[in-house]
Amino acid sequence: MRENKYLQIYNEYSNQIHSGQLLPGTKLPSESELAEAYTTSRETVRKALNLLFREGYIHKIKGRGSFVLDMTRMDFPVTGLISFKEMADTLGTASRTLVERTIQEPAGSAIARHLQIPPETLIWKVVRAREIEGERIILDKDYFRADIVSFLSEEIAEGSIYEYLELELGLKISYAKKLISVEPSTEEDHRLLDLKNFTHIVVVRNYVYLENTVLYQYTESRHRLDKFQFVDFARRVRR
Amino acid sequence: MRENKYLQIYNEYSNQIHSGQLLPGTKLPSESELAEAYTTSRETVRKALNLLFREGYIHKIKGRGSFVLDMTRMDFPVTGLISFKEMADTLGTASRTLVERTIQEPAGSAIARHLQIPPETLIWKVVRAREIEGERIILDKDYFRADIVSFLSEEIAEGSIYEYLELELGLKISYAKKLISVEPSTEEDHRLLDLKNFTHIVVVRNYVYLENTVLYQYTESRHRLDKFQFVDFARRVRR
DNA sequence: CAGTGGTCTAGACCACCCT
DNA sequence: GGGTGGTCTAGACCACTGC
Repeated sequence: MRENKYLQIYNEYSNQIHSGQLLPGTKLPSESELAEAYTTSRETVRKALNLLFREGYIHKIKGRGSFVLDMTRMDFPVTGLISFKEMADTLGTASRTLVERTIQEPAGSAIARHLQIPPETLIWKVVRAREIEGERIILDKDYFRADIVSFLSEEIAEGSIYEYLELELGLKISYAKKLISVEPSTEEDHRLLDLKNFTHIVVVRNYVYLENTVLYQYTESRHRLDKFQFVDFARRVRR
Repeated sequence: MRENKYLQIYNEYSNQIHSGQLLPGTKLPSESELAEAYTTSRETVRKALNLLFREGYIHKIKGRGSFVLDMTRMDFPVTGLISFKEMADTLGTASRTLVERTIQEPAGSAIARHLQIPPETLIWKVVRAREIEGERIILDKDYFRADIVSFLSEEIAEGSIYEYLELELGLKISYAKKLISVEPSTEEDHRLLDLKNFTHIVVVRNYVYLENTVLYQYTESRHRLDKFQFVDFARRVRR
């Protein structure tokens, strides 16, 4: 058994729902039936179904059963910011990443406050502009603690820094907090983005924590007003 | 046993963490110890701990234990829009709700599209302006299917419509989807809000579904740019 | 190595829904 | 009353961390 049993059940159903093999409204087999079908226990089936529920694939009603929800109206991803890559992929449009800068320097007071470190601590700073359909509409400014991320390069910044950190460096990300607000655009925004004459810009601040609860990354993602969209999907928690 | 055992454990710990009795970094007793202490099974303890984990109270590391996280840096609520009432409460400032309109009328094409109903369907429309510190900064436009919410009044609209629906009408809300974007402000925005000379406005569209997956409510919450803030807290899901 | 959390089992009783 | 999901139990084995 390479994969956890409950993940196997989860994957089979999430794939079938995504691909449209299971239509919205379809009633899933009961938990007991699923347990028998997968030769497992009901609690393991419930683990899979609860995952499907939390991710917005299905819907459970006590006494009635579990039913497939309509994902097509959910706009991917079900929750969270539509990232640059996802946005480009979804739109199927030409997109480019322009690395403006990749340097190591002392944090300085502003970044030090965000990362909760002394201002003289060394950090990696990566500034990237995101271009979609010929327009630079997102400015990503990433800051990493250099004592945790020892090396970065322009090549890495052009690809997925995220994959580099997780796969190459083996950093285990535990959780992240996002703060979204709208602020006056700066001179830098106008210089690096095609801002038209928008006076404001959407700022998404992202604080990323490792498994040992260390805050090691702060990202400021600055989006042109007219191209910003955020989706939030919330299950009702009864307590 | 009035309350579920796992909720009891969850509540005791979430309260202690909130109140500061348990400081960040504190190691919780092991799952086996907790099971013994609460005279319950380990799986039940795990249910409580997983809730605490998902809500951002604690942090679990395989082989080491569970640890209290620093909630103070999380800004309440841990995830979601800072609602009008929470905002006012947190700021401890004077706030008012001004009900502009409470009427029943046919949906019309735009609202019909949002609610996925025929345009001639009757709906309740409630328009409210939210005033904080003497400034009207949020415009809430709620639309309810009249075949589900049979009656509304200005008195109800002045209080919490939400409580009326859940407690009085017994409507069971299952899930909701939010879409956040920034759009040009309308003439209505300027008429009903103190918009200064902002040309744009943050629009939060909220689609609310009942337990039977019926979309029964659509809310458009229009926030003045400079007063908008959204918090998103995400656990990393390993798969 | 002992201790920890992650997965899994094979039962049980309950609350709820529909007919 | 029969079927469903929600809770709970008392075990078991595993993978991972620390000493």
